[in-house]
Amino acid sequence: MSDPIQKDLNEQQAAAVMHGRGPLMVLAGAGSGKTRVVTRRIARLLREGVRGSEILAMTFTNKAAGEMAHRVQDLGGPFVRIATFHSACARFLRADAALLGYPEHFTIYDTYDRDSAIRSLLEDLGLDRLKVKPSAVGSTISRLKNTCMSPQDLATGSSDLARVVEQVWQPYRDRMKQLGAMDFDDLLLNFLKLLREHPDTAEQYRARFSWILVDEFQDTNRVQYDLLRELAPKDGNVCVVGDPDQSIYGFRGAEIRNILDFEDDYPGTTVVRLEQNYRSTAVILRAAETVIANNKQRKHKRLRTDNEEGQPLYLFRAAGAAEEAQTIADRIHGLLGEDVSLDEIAIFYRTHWLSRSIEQALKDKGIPYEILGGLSFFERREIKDLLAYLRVLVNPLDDVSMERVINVPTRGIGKSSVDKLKRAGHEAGMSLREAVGEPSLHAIVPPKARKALQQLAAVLDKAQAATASLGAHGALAAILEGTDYLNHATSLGDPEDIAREENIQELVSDVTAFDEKNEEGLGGYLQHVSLLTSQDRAQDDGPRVQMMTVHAAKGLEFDHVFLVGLDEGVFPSMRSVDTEDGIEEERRLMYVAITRGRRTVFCSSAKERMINGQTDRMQPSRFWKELPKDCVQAYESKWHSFEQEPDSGEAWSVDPDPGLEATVAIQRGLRVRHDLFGNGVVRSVSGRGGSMRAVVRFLDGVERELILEYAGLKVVDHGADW
DNA sequence: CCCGGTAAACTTTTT
DNA sequence: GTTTACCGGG
Repeated sequence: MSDPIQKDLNEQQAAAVMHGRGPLMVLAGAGSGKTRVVTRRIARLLREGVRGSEILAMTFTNKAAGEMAHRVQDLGGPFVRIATFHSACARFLRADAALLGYPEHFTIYDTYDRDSAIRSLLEDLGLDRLKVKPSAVGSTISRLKNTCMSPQDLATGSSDLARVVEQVWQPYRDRMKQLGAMDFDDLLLNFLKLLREHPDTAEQYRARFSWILVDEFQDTNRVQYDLLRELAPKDGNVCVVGDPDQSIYGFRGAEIRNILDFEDDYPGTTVVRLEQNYRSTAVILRAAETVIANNKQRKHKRLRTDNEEGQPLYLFRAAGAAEEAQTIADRIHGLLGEDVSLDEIAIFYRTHWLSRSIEQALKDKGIPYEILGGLSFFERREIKDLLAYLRVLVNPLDDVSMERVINVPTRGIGKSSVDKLKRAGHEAGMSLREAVGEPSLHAIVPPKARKALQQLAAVLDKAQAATASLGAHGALAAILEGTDYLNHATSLGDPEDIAREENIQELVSDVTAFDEKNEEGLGGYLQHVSLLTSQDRAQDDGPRVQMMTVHAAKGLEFDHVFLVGLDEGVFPSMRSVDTEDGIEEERRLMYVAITRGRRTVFCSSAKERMINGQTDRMQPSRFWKELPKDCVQAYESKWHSFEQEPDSGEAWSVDPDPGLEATVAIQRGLRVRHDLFGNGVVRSVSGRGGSMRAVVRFLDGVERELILEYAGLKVVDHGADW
């Protein structure tokens, strides 16, 4: 068959691709060609005359969305916009924001901004000083929103947190509206609200999107499900694709129920099961299936494969994290010798902090690697500062952003001045930005601050004018020039100066590139970047070993997979072991991790691990024991008599007194030696006793701040002339 | 108001 | 080990 759309499809895949009208649910097991089915189905619809604008396809990550759009084009289709739930809602909301009393260019707050807003709210309400953290309040509110609950549903009165949440709940909503801001959850909730309160508008959306497709359906939460029901009537042309065994986002409100009960909610649903795995060896698949079979809440599904048996899963139980890391680095080195490409190797872990020891081992062996996730480009301080300036230009109501930068770079407008100005502005019905631009309100602050405010207002006005005439990059240039921010961020005298300069340059290029490709201006740019995540910036520096959390690994596949930290209390995580549901979700995570591997899977655990500064004894994970015996084999480490790492604690635990002596002797100008970083010179010393620390400049030119008690510095000599 | 120093908390997982 | 928040002197 030469038709590219039907080429090489098995019977079930073809059924899903060719299905006509009416609800369709595709239960796609791991590695069963899900993406292929989705993209071909879209391509097929387009070929049969459906216009791209009639299709609403939603995924959970920008990466998945981009990949799908790309593959549809490869099949000869036109460009179709495939969006994440959040970006689709943001776009729709922008068009109809006025209906909800929001400005068109509302600001999207990330978790950090949200917590800033809550912190300021707690202060205003006099609820600070209770030791409730804004982030705890923020995440509780988020959880409630995602599950369509209200504070009354919390176990009432039992905790300070519950009480604070109850008191902040409504004020937070009011404040966000006043700020012209929405958090991630609001994007979904407010769009749902829009559809429900404006039936005519809802009808327009239903008429506009006659074909709806949702990927990773097992990860939808209640709000997303309700949105779908608003957009797609019971007999609508809605196609959902997912795998209940890969539902791993329960913590942010995802309900597997949505996929388990889809057939009940959409009567007459056609169900297609993709049960042929094309990805992994038979051994890997059998191991994964055996583990997941321990879950009780499952939809019946059984994966088959015609692939070869393959190598057993290697199990390695290390003495500690250092041995675990070095053994993995060692084995990767071996794989590279067998002509395996670096980017076909991936290392997965349950939490980010497990990556540290691995990172060190790879660095030592000179193996190139890349860590996905963690701090994203747009979460860096200097970038957030500049974006805050830009946000204020587009949305003058955004006090959180204005407050962030009103004294950055420091210009003599301290906290008390800001508070005064805020209050005065508030009484006059003005936002902070407006108060900054209102000279009559400046009298209440000291002369120095007054002058600074006038200058700041001038810079903002100038940047605003530049936005209109030159677009987003003009605005950024005006801010950079008016505030001297580049100089401020790159003269702190620490080693990050260079990185910050590069980041700012990159932001400039990014903004400029956006202006060249888009007509949406600064507002469009800000909305665009608000929804980007750390996964979305693919830097192409040649092939590298990929390191990421198991969550981030979903949807990806690699020839060789390393799964580290299979310790009870780490994976499954300590917080999950209390409940059956928690354990089942962790087990699904395990299933996701194993099924990423095409050829080999290597699992490791450690007998002891440093957690929160103290070394704990670890038991192997229960999932480790659930792996079938006939699929596993103990890994023979090359390290027959493993050499204890110098930094593994023995240096000072065996003989702490001499170490302490040495720390007392550390002083500025001394040449010292660190076990990991090598030789360096002490630049400054601070603190005393147990928290005494020193800034040391090492031979690689990097200055590091070290806690003397832990660092185990040794004095080399008195090379004073550095 | 700013900066340096000191102490404490911190580690799920993400749009 | 790292990062951030708070406190007190200049």
